[in-house]
Amino acid sequence: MSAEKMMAISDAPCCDVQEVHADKVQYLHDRMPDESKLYDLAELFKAFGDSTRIRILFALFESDICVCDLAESLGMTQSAISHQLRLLKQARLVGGRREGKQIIYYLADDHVRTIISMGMEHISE
Amino acid sequence: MSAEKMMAISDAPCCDVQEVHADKVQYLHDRMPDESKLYDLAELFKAFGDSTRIRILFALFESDICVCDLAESLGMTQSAISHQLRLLKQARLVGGRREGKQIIYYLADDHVRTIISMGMEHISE
DNA sequence: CAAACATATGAATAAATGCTCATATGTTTG
DNA sequence: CAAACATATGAGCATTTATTCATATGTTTG
Repeated sequence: MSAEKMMAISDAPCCDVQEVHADKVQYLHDRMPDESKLYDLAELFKAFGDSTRIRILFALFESDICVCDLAESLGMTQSAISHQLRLLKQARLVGGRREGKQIIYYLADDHVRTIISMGMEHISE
Repeated sequence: MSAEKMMAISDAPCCDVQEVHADKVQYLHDRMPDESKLYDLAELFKAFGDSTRIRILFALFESDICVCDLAESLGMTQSAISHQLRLLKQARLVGGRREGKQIIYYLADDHVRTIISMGMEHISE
C-alpha cells in the first residue's frame, strides 16, 4: 500500500469520532487470529462448500465405501469423485485405507458430523 | 449422458458382487437428503469458505460494527467489504440495521459461533 | 435543497474451481 | 508376467468467485 493511500485512509473522517474509531480498529486487530489460522479455517469450510463433496460426506455417514460405489451412487465419474476425495482428504475430513484393489474411504472424525449438523440446523430455520 | 455410456457403467463389473453393490447404491440413494437441501448446505459453507468473510465474522464476534470500521480494521476497500457482507447476509449469517448514515452489521445467530468453533477445533488437532 | 458522508451495486478482470478426457499408478488374478 | 481392475492425476475448459473501479442510492447537515 502506498504512503499516500495510508494518508487517505487515516485522514478520512470516517464513521464515528476519530479516537473511538481508532480504538475499535486496534481492539479488533488485537483479537484477530493469525493470518494462517484464518486461512486454514477458510480452507476447511471451502471443503464443505460444494454439493458433490457434501453428498460424498453424507454417503460416508452411512458406511465406509469405495470410490467406485461412491461414483455410481452419486451418478458421477470415478475421476470426478476421486478428485473431490483428494480435496476432502487434504482437509482431513476423510481418510482412505487400501483393501485389495480398492481404496475404502471413511469419515476422518466426528467434527464432520457435528459441523454438518450445525449447518443443517442453520438452513432449517 | 449417452445410452452407450449408461450401458458401460451398469455393465462394469465394478467392485464387489453385483447384487451387494446395487443394494448399497440403493441404500445410499434412499438416505441422501433432497437435492435442494444439499445445495443449500453447500451454499452455507461456501459463505464460510473465504478468509475475508471469516475475518469479518471474527470482527463481528467482538461487536456490532459499521462497514467503514470493518473496512479499515481489515485493511480493505469499503466496496470489497460491502460485496462480502452481501454474501454473508444472503447466507443469513449476518444482519444489518441502519443507524443514521451508517449500517451496523451484526451476527445473525449463534450457529455462526458454533460452526466456527467446530472448525477451529478441527484445524487445531 | 445542495454538499458531504456511508453504503450498495454493476461491469470488468484475474484467479480459483469442478468436471472431463486421457493416461499413469498400483493391485490382483489367470 | 500380462491382462483386468480400481484409483489417482495432469491438462484443458467452462464456470464461479473475489476484488477493483466507477457510480448509484440513501441519509444527514448546513
